[in-house]
Amino acid sequence: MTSPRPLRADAARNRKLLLAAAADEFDVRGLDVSVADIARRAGVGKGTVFRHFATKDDLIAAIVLDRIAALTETGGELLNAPDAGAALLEFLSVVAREMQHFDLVYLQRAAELVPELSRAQERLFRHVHVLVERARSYGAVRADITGADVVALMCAPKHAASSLPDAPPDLWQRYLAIIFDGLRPAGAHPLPQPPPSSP
Amino acid sequence: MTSPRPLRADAARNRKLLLAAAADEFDVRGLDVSVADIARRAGVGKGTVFRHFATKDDLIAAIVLDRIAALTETGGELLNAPDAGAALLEFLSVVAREMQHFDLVYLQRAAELVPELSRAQERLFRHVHVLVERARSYGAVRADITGADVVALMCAPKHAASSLPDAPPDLWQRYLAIIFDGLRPAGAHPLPQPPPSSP
DNA sequence: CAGTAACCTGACCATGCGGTCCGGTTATGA
DNA sequence: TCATAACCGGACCGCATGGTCAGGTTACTG
Repeated sequence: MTSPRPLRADAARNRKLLLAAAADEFDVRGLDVSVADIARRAGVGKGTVFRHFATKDDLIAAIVLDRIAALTETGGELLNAPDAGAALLEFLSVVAREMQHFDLVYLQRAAELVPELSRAQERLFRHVHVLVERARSYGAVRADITGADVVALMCAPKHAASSLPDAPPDLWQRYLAIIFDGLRPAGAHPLPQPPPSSP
Repeated sequence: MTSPRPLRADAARNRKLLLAAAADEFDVRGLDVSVADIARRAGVGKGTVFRHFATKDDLIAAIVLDRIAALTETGGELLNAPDAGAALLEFLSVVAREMQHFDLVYLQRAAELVPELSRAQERLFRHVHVLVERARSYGAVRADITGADVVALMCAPKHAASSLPDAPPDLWQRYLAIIFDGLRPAGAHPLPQPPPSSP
């Protein structure tokens, strides 16, 4: 349905190069990088970009779509994990590690433009809801925490960490731990601390 | 020192109008609004903007500077509050309420451009450090929480809340409570919940 | 190996931006 | 009231960006 004819060899290659270059560039320099820069980085003419993606937003959407899909798969695998609390935490770790500059505010905007992205987003959020629901009845998070809450807080660790100028690259883990602690029932066992360097 | 001659009446009026219009516009539509739009909203020609602020960044800096100063004052008043934990929480509430689109990542960038802003930022952060230090020895936050942590997480509540499309305007309070809970020592008394509607 | 359609390229266009400037206007104070 | 300097406005400039297109190039097919 999607491909009445397979892509030509060079076209397929360029498409991959473009997606990789764009993903890199977006992560490092934000979504404002020019299409020309992306094309140059991919070793390709600017026109080629617009041959594969009708608009710059479509290019971004394609990348976001990939990541959303990957996260959705991860979420799906965790849906039946025995420890629902650990499953939710693991999921949030993957989200934080994967999501760079693509925080939710942009995702919302992009989803309005590309209906396919909107659907993918919905699938992901549905998984989050289930993960939260299970973690709740498991007693790992407070009773009043909803899926929407976790969605809203999903990108906070990375965002907070990146707002400090010279922070270690794994600082987000610290903030994820803090926020996850804030979701726990009162008096619950705290998060197992990351292994200390020295005994 | 700053004014060898007071501003002319119309000039002063236009300056205020511009600051107000710009602050509004930035909060609602983000920092990408064009200078022309701001001028139009203030009922003023575009040239007038650049007469008062040499560059768009200077305009933004002026607004941010105002807010930073206000927050610094608030922080100063709380430095000697009897309940250090409540003081820190109160401070974070004010920050979240005041800061709209001006999250830290932009603040950092702007501070690099305008040295005065950088100094103001430093003053504010110094207050945060003291507030955190006091809250720590007061037992309201964990021993390993630093001022930098709180600075990084300062804007998270508002940011998280604003990432949900149709959220109540006070949702950030909920996320501030969650994050602040995550800062508490293990097993500490949870945050006093917002007053329930029904007795 | 040839014919062809898919593909690539970079010059080109339209647009919107920050910032400049000069002719006209207005507040001010003597 | 009048002279003047401060101020205002909006046409204008240079530049960067997203997007288009004609013409040359290249991978597939028979």
